[in-house]
Amino acid sequence: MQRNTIQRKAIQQVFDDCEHPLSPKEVLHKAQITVPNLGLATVYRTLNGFIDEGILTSVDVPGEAQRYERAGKHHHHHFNCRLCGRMFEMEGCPDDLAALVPKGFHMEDHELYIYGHCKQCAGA
Amino acid sequence: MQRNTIQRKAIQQVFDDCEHPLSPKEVLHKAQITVPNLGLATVYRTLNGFIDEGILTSVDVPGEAQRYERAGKHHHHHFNCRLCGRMFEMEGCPDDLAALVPKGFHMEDHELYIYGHCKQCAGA
DNA sequence: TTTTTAATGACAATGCGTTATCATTAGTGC
DNA sequence: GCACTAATGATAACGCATTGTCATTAAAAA
Repeated sequence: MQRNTIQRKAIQQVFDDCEHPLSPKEVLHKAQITVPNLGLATVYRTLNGFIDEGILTSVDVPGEAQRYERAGKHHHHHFNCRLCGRMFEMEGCPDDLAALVPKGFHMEDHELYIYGHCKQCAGA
Repeated sequence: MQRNTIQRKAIQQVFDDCEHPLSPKEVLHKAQITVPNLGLATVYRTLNGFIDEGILTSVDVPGEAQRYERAGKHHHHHFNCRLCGRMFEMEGCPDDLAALVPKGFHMEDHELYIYGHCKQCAGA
């Protein structure tokens, strides 16, 4: 039987309040605001549970640890700010990807990462 | 003083003979054909040396270990085969990337990964 | 409220990529 | 060929993210 613990609710809330992908440690720190003695193991257990339930999906970032975000969002890609390290979402995706795929190859998925400066950092 | 050892030459040769990015282990196995008792530590040392000399660049793959390829190549992206795990190069890149970047954001770089089945795996 | 047992928290343990150590080997200049 | 010393190979050690262990806690059912 699935129990609705305060830890589980707190972690759920973190993702409801946040639009961008979070690392397990970010989740831990944000959830610890409401559940101070939350443990990292619980975060991992809960994240994996949410993945299995289809509530979350994982985001693989090149050269970084796994991040997580709410599942079922519209197809999107990520913008990584080199100055503040935050990750933002971008709507849509390039429409001429198929043209890049070599003949005979079969494309299933794609991931696109854009790096640069976010609005706040670029505008300073 | 820099010494031109057979290990170094073998590793150099591996990259000269290979068009796609290689993981340290792949480098080890390929170089061991010519230098059978080559050690993994030497591969890492040599890879880092080549990076410093500008002979190689590293390729960050989401969720995988670092790979390496010859530096100074034409701009390209990578295709990752989900069946055999090999990585291939694709010429060119999407030309409407700037349209995705949110207003006020500044784009510096981008990385694109396409996942699927390579020619051999898809054709079987 | 009491019982049951899933979930938690603290921390040990694992896995994997990478780096450090150090005695030994082998380029390089003489 | 010889001396010098950078590079090697074997392996231990490290860093880090992630998972396992287990006594304890607290949801949920009775």
